[in-house]
Amino acid sequence: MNNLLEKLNDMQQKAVTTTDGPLLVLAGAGSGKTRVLTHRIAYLIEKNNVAPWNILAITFTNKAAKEMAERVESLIGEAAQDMWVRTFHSACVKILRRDIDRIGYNRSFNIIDADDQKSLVKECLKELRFEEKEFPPKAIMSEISSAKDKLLTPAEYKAEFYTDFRKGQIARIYELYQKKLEVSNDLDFDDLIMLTVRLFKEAPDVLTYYQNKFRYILVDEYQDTNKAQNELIIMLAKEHRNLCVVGDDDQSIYKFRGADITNILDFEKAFSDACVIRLEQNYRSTQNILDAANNVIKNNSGRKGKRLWTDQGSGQKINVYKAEGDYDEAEFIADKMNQLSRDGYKYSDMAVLYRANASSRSLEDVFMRKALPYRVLSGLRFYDRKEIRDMIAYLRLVKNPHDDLSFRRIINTPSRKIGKVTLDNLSAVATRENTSLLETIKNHLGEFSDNLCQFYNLIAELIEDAEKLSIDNLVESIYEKTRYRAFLETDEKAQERMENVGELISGAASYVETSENPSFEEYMDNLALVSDIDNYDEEIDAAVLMTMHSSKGLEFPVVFICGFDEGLFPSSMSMFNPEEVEEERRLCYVSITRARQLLYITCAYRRMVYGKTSPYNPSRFLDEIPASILDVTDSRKNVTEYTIPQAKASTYTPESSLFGFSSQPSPPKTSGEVFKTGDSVIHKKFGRGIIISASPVGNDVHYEIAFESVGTKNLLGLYAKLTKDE
DNA sequence: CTCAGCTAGATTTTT
DNA sequence: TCTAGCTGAG
Repeated sequence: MNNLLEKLNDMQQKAVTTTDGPLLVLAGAGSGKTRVLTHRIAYLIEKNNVAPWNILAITFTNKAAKEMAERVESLIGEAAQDMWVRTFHSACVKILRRDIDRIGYNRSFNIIDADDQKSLVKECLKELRFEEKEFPPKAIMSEISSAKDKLLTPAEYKAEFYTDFRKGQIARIYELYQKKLEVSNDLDFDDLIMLTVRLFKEAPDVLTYYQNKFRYILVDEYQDTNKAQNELIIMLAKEHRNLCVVGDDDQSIYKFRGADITNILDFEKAFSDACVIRLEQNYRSTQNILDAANNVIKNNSGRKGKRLWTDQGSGQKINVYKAEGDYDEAEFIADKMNQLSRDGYKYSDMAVLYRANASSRSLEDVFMRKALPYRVLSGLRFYDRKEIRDMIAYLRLVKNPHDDLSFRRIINTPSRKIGKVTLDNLSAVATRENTSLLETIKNHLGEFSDNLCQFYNLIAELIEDAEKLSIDNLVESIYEKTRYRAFLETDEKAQERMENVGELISGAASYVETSENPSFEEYMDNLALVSDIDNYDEEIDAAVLMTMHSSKGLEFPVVFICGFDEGLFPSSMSMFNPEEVEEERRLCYVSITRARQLLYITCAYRRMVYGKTSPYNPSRFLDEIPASILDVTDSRKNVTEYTIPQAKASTYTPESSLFGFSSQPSPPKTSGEVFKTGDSVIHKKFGRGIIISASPVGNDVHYEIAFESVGTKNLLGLYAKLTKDE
């Protein structure tokens, strides 16, 4: 039993064994937070004999939930399966699917995403005759969302802001938006939380049931909770008060999405008897890296206060490179990476972090040219891709024929020659008869154009399919019968899109395979709530490019933070507002603490932004790191023997002279084998396939491969890790 | 209804 | 500079 505690330091042990009563664990970056959470759960079950079904563990991401469940299971075995380890949203869906009828909703509600929200807002604006210029849908969406985060109903929102004319207008939009959601039985993400809170308030017996069920509650990333989520947790914990929240106020970087840092700062006000434990020993980074982070973050006010330390030595200094321009900056990073690769690092040990996605451009240009293996953790997620959203819209319409949002989305995709005029007529009739668009066609078969009737027949056929086919076959059937595949095939550039649909189908197949009791509804819930199929395959040896935000929770032996300039970071959008600068500073703290061994920070004297080149100055955050732990290289010093070319920054590579290694790409890494057309090969992820074509590209080979399961894909030999199929 | 051509706007995004 | 999204001509 004690071996559960063996590998934990004193503070971690205390966090694990303080099982009863409210507990706030302030867990600094890299301080073993996940270890504490999982061991605490194991301790509760094994040592305190708490039943697994009496435990609720809440995370923000599916990935974190999955990881936590797996790690607990490896500690205590299958008993772990009876716990609730869920994201806020999926826990709420589960609660609502059981009891939402108690507050007048239908239990078979649909979950809509940001894209649908936007269409819905646009519809509302149109109906209210508001101009999109004056009320940008995006801004309205975030206003509605933040109202819901604060648990404000349209009426309460109206009452709170009755003096503000504009907000009064927005209240009308919000009101209509909410009405439309109710009519079509849709919930948006914020509703999932807000309505659960409402359910608990209006149906006290439901609340009591869950209060008694969840005798022990754990919340991860507590600094990211919004007001509604906090309220939800506090309500649930009220009875037994065994609430353990884990977080780091210094890592709160999602204010723009509603995260309320005061939840964690005021936890001790909400629970005056709360025990507070700080985890400050860091197991990830060198002391120099931690000192950099500590010195930056100490400039923020209103912190809980923490100072990270390690017993693993000071390590190298922080390397700073002041580049001439953005391409020079990218080349410096690429050349350093190649050098480190020769020194024995893998490319996958290295990450480049930037403030905004747009910054990946110059990096990608240079990396591509130098044939440096890299991957971008893109801004666009799998389920946000148009083709995927279209397929999902068909699925949703099949599941719920009254889903007008989905209807509108795909009525003319692929083109069925049904345009605005037809649609306006149809929707006028639908409004008059107070029914959905598809239902309206059904009720007037023959009266509308052939195109509409054909569409109705198509959906009717698919609904029949849904009853007899497994989900993956249903998706395939939709793909074929809607002629979506044919539609993509006409477009040469749609190769990737077809691959994406292929992934959707194989994802559905694996859901059917792995789920104990596959159901259409559960599959659709997963689609709505699972942000991304885990396409971050760590096996591939490639450097990773991503935003600072998406780096949270990850770690790399080598980290490059680029664009360390005033106006980029802190961003020009926030640099004049002290509160927002503090959030940027937290982002800086998060970024620095991703690094284990080596940290490189780069800035540039001038950059091209929005097509214009202008001068830049190093970020204020650079000044906050003590000079004694910096190792600065300046492209404008030390290179006096060279004249600095004024115009062509992209051809300027001072580092080749500075660091004594060439800017040539590293020698080609052999992929082991070269294949020829007709060869049968095995790919780790895609399975067996036949080489259709092989053409040399630089020092690599480009293959077109027909896979048995996922269709034809284009792959590069260096990354594909193909093996011969004997 | 469709598509070419133009204009305005351009952080970060766990669900 | 890039691109999403709108507008108007065919």
